[in-house]
Amino acid sequence: MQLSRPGFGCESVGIHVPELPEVEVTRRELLPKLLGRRIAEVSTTRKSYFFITPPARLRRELLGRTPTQLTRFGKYLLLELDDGARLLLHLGMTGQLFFSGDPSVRLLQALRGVTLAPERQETGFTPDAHTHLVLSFADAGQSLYFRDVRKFGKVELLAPQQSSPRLDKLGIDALLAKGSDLYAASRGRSVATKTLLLDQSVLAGVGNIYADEALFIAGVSPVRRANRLKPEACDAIVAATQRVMLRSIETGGSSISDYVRPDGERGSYQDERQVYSRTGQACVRCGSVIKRRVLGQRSTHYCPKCQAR
DNA sequence: AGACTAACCTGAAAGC
DNA sequence: TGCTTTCAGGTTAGTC
Repeated sequence: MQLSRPGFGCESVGIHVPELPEVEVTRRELLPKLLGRRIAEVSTTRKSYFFITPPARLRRELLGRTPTQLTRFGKYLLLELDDGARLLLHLGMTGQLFFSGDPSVRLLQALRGVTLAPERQETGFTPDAHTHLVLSFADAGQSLYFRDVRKFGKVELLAPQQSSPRLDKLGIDALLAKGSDLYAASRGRSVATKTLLLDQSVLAGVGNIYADEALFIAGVSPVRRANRLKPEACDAIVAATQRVMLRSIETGGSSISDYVRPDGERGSYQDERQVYSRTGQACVRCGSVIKRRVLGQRSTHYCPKCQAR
């Protein structure tokens, strides 16, 4: 999704709804910055829909902990701590995770019209009302910020050995799946193929944008009933899903969910996007008009000719 | 169990 | 110009 920000000194700003690739790139970027650094200060906004674990408990129990690992399951991130507890993070739709000192932090400041005191301009970030969790580390005074305007994101602290229903019900990670996994899951399912792809208990990590792109590449109609899919179609869908996701990770273009390009250059995804949000435009393959319809409360974009079945 | 829908939330964009 | 409505989307909870 690309939003125009006329007030900013460049043409456009790429803002991505975080799906698997964005979460994975975020993980890779944050990993080396977080490991082995003790949490010296924790601040939060007040109790809200955003916090599965009450913020007061987060402030109390995260203090003094040291991250030992950062892993990803589907669109979830799991920050493992030195006492065996785990912090589960989900970016929802508008979640942004960033570390002080990142270029995007300063650009975010610019977007919001915030001017920092000179001594804070290099590494500082002033949390606003949408910055719900800040972990400040002992050395170098740097911090991890979790900002989320719409609060569809989630934070949950799991005690050592505590399981998470949210994680437990995830299906196989979309990057690790095989066509046979999708085929098996599609049996007995009369829902549209697009709906099945978005089901996190089937393939974890697929969101609306990549689902549309993958089905276009695979040449499968989004409305085709899942239980009518043949094994070959499932192979093609999974291969296409992985292709678009790996490509996105590889370019790192839109990378971190709030990634903002200083020169106004568009994120790579926008350039490679073939159907998503291209309603009414010509199909890049056959020239037909790209259609849009709503499936499972999600806008779905497809080429009626290339995806006839 | 599977299918379907409303709700959560905010800000940009469109409509009037 | 300014107010109102619509829309976007990941996930959960609730109903049928």
